[in-house]
Amino acid sequence: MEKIKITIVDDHLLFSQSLSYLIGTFKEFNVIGNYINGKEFINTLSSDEQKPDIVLLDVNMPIMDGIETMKWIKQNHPDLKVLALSVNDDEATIMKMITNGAKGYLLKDTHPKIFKEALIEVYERGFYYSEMVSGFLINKLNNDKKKVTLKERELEFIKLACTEKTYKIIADEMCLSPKTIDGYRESLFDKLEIRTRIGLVLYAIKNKIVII
Amino acid sequence: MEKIKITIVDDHLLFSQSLSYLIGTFKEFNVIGNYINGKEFINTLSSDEQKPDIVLLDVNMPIMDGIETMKWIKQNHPDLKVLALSVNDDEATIMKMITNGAKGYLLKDTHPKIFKEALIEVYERGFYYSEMVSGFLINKLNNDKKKVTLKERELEFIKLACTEKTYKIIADEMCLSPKTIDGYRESLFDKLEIRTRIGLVLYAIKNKIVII
DNA sequence: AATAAAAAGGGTGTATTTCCCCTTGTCATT
DNA sequence: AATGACAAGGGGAAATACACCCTTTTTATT
Repeated sequence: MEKIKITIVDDHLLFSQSLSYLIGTFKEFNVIGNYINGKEFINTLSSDEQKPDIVLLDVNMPIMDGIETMKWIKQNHPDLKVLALSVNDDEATIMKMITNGAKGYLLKDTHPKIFKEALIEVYERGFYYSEMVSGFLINKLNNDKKKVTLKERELEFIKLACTEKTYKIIADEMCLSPKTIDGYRESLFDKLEIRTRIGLVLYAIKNKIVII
Repeated sequence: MEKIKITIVDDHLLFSQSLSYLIGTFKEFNVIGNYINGKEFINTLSSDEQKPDIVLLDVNMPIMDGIETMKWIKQNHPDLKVLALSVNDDEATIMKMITNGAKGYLLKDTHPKIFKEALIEVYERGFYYSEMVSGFLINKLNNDKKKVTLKERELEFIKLACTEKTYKIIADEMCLSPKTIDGYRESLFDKLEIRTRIGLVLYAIKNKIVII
């Protein structure tokens, strides 16, 4: 019997190599490649090596992370079945992976038995959505309207607000009048239901608008 | 030949089980236990089951994390050889683990070959310090004097400063006069070399004084 | 007992932030 | 041509935050 070909993309060598051994114990599967970031992986896709049936894709990686990789795959190999694998359980990240075409999203504290089931489901049905992911999907359908979307210029402002610069200096750097900055701030306070710059900083960090 | 007994403590089941398979390929070692947090593990130490020769201890875990576990081990089983294993490469965490008696600290992106060498070193020499850890150790010896230590009351203040509360309200909650809060703030600004409350928030988050 | 440190509280003044309400110009839609 | 949404800019006032320099009380140290 032809085995199902799996490629692992994860910067944690110890994990990906170990996982290969675990998958080695599943008779239906075979690991054909290990890569430490998205860049390494997509380089091989462009060449004419054999393609995997399933890609196990980590989200947090240096150089080219899971989300970027997923976007590239959506553009260039939309047929590729990708199962995201991460320690990260925040809704925004999961949604980004799913909306960019990941066929499933597993946390690394998943039991190996569930993991194997997910692999089989992804191969046979084309997708595997855990309860957590399904929950988020439903939640998204209901609450999407009230989720705020920030404009480019607003994001720029928020990033600067997360520093010790005064609004006056921020205005300078954005080539706007301090009064315009006042407007940005007030509109954001309103949209995000906050009252102070501290609130803005906390929001920005929670939502990964700034990385600290 | 008697194999060296290893126990893995890590909440990421997929990782710990996979790692067991990897270790299974090393003829010198044998995994005798897997636990998903420190609590689970130390419970078995108290009973009279066989003790492992080496404990692979994750740092970030729910319920009872690596640092707490390490502290407990230092108190109750100081002879136990613990090798910390984490994705976390920040100096403060590493130092906490080492000063609480960990015999080494490996990142999860370590190559399996290095990992095996570390296991052997820990078993035979009693410790394994990677270049990164050694670097931090030396750095610590030189720069320890200028690292600030915050008092209980200051930490309390910082946590409240990381909210949208005004200093006046913070003073109320801490049962201090607003003027005293002024003092706290100024002394912290001075010590931390910052100039605004935003700086304080950023510092607090970077140094995990507040979890957001 | 003397000294020295923290810790708590204070006065005064300036800078910055926040709030509310307003104008102008642009651009797309109908 | 009218409407409305939106970005940019503004006036003025009040609240909050920041800076600098000071006193008193408590606590620990010698």
